[in-house]
Amino acid sequence: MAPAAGNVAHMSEAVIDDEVAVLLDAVDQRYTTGRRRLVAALQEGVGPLTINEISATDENLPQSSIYRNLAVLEEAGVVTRIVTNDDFARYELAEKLTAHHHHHLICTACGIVVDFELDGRVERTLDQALAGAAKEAGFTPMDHRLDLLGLCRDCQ
Amino acid sequence: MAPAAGNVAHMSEAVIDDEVAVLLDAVDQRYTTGRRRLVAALQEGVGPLTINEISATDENLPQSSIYRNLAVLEEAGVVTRIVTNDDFARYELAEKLTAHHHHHLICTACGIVVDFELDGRVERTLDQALAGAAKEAGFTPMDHRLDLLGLCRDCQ
DNA sequence: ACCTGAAATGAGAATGATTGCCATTTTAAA
DNA sequence: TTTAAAATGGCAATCATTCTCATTTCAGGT
Ligand SMILES: [Zn+2]
Ligand SMILES: [Zn+2]
Ligand SMILES: [Zn+2]
Ligand SMILES: [Zn+2]
Repeated sequence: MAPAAGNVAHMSEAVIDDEVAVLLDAVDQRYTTGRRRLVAALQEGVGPLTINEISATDENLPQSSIYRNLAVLEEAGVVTRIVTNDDFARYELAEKLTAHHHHHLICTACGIVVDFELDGRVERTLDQALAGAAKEAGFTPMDHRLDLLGLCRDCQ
Repeated sequence: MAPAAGNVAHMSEAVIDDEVAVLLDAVDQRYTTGRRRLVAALQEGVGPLTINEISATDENLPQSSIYRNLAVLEEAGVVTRIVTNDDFARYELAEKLTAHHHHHLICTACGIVVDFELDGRVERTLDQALAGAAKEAGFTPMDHRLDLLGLCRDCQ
C-alpha cells in the first residue's frame, strides 16, 4: 500500500521484503539468501549502485551471482537498471517499492548519481507534454527518465 | 547563429560543415575526409545512429576509424553520444549544430530511438525545477536529458 | 527425517562493444 | 620537395557482462 499523502518516510525494510517476495513469486522465482542480500545492499545505498560497489559492501556475493540475480530481480520488477555515460550499469530498488518516483543528478566528471524528486505539479506538466509527443509519433508511453547532468559538489 | 524565432528548418549542410570545421579547429583537430563522411552520415540519419548503422551506410569507413573519430568529434562538441539500455551507443549531431534542443522516444522492445521536441513553456518550467533541485544538492547544472520509454508503432 | 527432481549457485570461460597499438599513409607548412 | 606531426586502418587487448556446467540447495512428497 502507498503511504499516507504527505508522508515521505520510506517503506519499512520488512514491508519491502514482503513485497519483493510477492514480486518474485509472480514470476516463479525464489527469494533466496543471495537475493535478500542484494535487496539489502540496494536499500542501504544512497543512490543507484554499481556491481563493484555491491561487491565491496557484501563480500559474500560472488560476481556471477550478483549479475544473474540482479537480472532476475529486474525481470521481477524489484530493481531498476540505470545506464549513464559511464561504461558500467547501476542498480536501485524499483520505484514501485520505494514509493518515490524520482530522477537523477549525474556528475559528468566523476559519474556519481544522486536521487532527487520533482514537484508534483512539474511532473504532471511533463507527463502531459510527453503524452502529446508520444501520440504524435505513434508511441505508447510507458515511463519517462529525466536526468540532470552537471558537476557535483566535489567536482566543481 | 540561431535561426529566426519560429523557424524550425534545419541548418543547411554547408553551414553545419563550416561550424564543424570551427569546432574541430578549436580543439586542434583537422576536418578530414573520414570525419566529413561521419558528419554526413549523421546528418542523413533520422535519429541517433549506432556504429553498425554508420558502417552500413558508408562502406568506406573502417570500424576503428569510426570509433576514433566519433570520440574526436564528441570531444569537439560536434556529436553527442547517447546511451540507452541497449548494449551499444548511438551518436547524433550536437544540438549546437542542429539548433534544436530535443529529447528521445525510446522503444523498449526494439531499441529504436526517435527525436521529439517539447513546448518551450514546458522546457522552461523544467529548467527552473531542475535548477532548484540542483542547488539543493550542491550540483552545478549543465544540461538535462529526458527520454520517454515506450513502444513504437511497430512493436505495440 | 529421507528421496528426488528442479532451481540456484559459483567459478571460470566465452562474448562482444569499445579501446589501444603501431606500422603506414596523409597532411600542412617550410 | 622535405619533413615532422597528425591521421589512418588493421588487428590485438581490455573489460563489463553473459554463458556454461558441475555442485549445492530447495521444496514437496514420502
Ligand atoms: Zn563529481
Ligand atoms: Zn534513483
Ligand atoms: Zn519498437
Ligand atoms: Zn536525438
